[in-house]
Amino acid sequence: MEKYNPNNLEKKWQKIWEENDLFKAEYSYEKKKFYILEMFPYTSAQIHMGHVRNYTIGDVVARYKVMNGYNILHPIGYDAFGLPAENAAIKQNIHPKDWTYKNIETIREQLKRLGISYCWEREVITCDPEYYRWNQFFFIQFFKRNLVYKKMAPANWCPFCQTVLANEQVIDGKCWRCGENVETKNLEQWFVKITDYAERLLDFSGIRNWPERVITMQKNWIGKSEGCEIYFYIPDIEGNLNVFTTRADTLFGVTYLVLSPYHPFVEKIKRISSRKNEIEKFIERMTKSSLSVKDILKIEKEGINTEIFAIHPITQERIPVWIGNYVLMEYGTGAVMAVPAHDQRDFEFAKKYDLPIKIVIKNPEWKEIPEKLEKAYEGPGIMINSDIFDGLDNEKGEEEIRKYLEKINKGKKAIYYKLKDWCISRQRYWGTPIPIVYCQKCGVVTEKEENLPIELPYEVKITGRGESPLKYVEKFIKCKCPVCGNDAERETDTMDTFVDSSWYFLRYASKDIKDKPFDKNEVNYWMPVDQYIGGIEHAILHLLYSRFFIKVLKDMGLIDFEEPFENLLCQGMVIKDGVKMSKSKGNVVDPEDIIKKYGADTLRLFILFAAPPEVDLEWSEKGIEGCWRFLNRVWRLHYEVKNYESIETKNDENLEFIINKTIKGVTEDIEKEFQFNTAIAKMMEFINFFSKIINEKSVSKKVLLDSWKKFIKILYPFVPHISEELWKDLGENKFLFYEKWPSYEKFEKIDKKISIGVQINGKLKGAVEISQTFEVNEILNLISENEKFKKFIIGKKILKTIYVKNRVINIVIED
RNA sequence: GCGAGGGUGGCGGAGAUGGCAGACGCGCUGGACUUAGGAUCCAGUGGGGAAACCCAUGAGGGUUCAAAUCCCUCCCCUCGCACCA
Repeated sequence: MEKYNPNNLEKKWQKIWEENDLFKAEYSYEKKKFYILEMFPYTSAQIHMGHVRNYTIGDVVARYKVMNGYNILHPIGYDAFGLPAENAAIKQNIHPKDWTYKNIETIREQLKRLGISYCWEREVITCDPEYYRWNQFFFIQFFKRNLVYKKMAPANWCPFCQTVLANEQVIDGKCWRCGENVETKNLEQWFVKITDYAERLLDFSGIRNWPERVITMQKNWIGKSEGCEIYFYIPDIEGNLNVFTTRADTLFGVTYLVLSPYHPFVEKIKRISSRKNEIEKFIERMTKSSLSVKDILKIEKEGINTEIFAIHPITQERIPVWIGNYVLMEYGTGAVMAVPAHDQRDFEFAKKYDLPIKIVIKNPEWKEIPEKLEKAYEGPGIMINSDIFDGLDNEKGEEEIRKYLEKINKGKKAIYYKLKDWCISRQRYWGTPIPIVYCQKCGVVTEKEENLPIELPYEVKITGRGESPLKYVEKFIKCKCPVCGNDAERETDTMDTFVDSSWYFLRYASKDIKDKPFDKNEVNYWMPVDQYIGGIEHAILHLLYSRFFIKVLKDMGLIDFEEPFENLLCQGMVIKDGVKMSKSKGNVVDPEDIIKKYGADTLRLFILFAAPPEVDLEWSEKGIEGCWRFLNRVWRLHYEVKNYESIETKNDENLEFIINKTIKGVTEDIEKEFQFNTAIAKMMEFINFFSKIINEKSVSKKVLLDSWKKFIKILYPFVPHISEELWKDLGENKFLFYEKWPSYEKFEKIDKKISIGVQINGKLKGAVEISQTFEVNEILNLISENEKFKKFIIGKKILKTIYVKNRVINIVIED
């Protein structure tokens, strides 16, 4: 017997699989397709356990589906643009491109060493001009469709590094690199109108199976609220102040208005208010505070009375206008009507500044209207103190007041979303150049499609300081205007890398395509992705942007489907000592070390066995050893099978039953939410039984061998290398990849005797062996003759007997 | 505060439709084979008890012949969202 030596054996099979083009995907209308996709890795130095988990899960699904007759697309690529490449450039003095491609080499080798069944010839590398030219192409199409625009927008700015920072690079209001306080700086930036698609993005009906929490997170992110805009006339500035509210029914309870410190009216009010100086000071204090978002939540509500008045649209009362720090400029109109009686925030503010509180909705639980409220009443009720609307149910009142306002031209129905347009500008080098040209004569124009790609220049100085490094590359900037042909300048912003990942899965589906982003037929065949697998950290941005992209592409007529990912599985993190593996925690386990020691199959098996895919997985070296032992056991048993000589055949039927039961269990566990951990447990159970029976030599060689072959087949998707080795060692010459997943149809329980639980008054007292055909009274007879149970029943009246077939019998007796 | 998901041995985790709680693995205990074993094999392993038995699924109630599973009250943990008008 050879010793199980995974390292040689795994490399051998990986080579043979590759030479035989096993995993090459070909599109074919005869076969039902299955597109299995894992989120592609970012090209940092090497892969970590999180990747191993993600890709192993995908590989099991892919191999399992192939064996079940599907035509599989299982591709991989690299998310290759992004800031870390520039940081590496600064730190290690290496060009971002060289750094990235070097990493890709490493990662590719690591993925191959794991034995994942990828179709390598469809690899996508997003920093390849042949890929990102299509980002530019889409940008131009979006521009034509009026889906991109440029506007001033605040960006995080580090005054020391002289650079723009991404949100995640701002830590507690400070620059992650130098620790300087981060300021906001207004810059002209490019936006994509994702808000145009807010309604369609809220519709998840085209999605089959996504985790509920991901859908909820996206819904919250889009944050739709339906309400009413109301216009309050301000005589002093001869203009309307618009507020947004979802509670128009409380309009008669308005006792003041509040503006955000950033509201454009603040300037006007400052000019005419008698409290100009105080207001100025207040605004300065509120807008200068470089607090992080979390701190802002903790700070107390503060405000200042402008001493300016607005006119109530119905009562014509004079309503004081305040400026308050609790009103967000980014939401609604940046101004609210305050109804302290029915909104807790307004209530707190009113209490603090001693503003009037007017009750206009009667809580049904109130016997009479209270003199004073302890807190705002935000629930439903009957309207009071509301003139002609008195007595209405508040929900009805909301509608009535809105209609009335519309009639007198003082308001209108309005829908607001939290979702903001997608800022895709990055003042960075390592990204897709935005294909825009600035011409003195023609203005802002898009580059001609035939001039794409606009390639990133290799020669560039990356310092991490100042604006986009491209600003200093003259060769890049200088160009001809695509409209008039005169000298012009290029845009130097590059695109957010989420653009790259919004459609990469379409490119996979289009093999060897050169003259367009993808082939429509092939994409329509493979798409949508049948199973997408990745981390929960992409629950919102990547998945939302991809959904958006696909909808736009559909509207452009480029594709025929509405949703990119039908089924989504978010796998849990790999944790050690209770926390996520990370460099800073110093608890990282390198997959390469584990593979060297135990081989890829052991690593795969452990990662699948230790927990169900969607929950966090606690790393355990001992657990790895357990899996290593299991595979060694399989290995040894294999040689026992080969040398086996039967003594008797009494267990033939039994073994057939057990292998069929195992196949059924494993199949169902995979089909049902990918419960690989229990599937593996069932295979371990099989091995426990199998090794017992092989020691007894109580089955015929034929049945033994037959069961063993079936077992190797179901083992294959989990640990493909060892399975393939054993398979071939049995004299089989077809690859397991091309074998059919075994069926379990024709099996029934051979053993007619089973054991059922015996309960007296619901309490378990033991078990009896019965024949499956027994009727209740036969079982009852058996029990009343049994020494163990006799004493409970003798002399007692049996009130009732409940028999759950083949499981349990409960005898209810009088006490 | 709101929303979602959880709390089961020493540990990771199993437990369709309510029906023998703790599959499988780890760890631990004992034994076999061994010069030795951290290799392998066999047996045991929720707690209490000598035993008969009794007690156990976050806590407490309830429904039921029967509850980890269903209902109510509460506690704790994790993850989202968070002054969104």
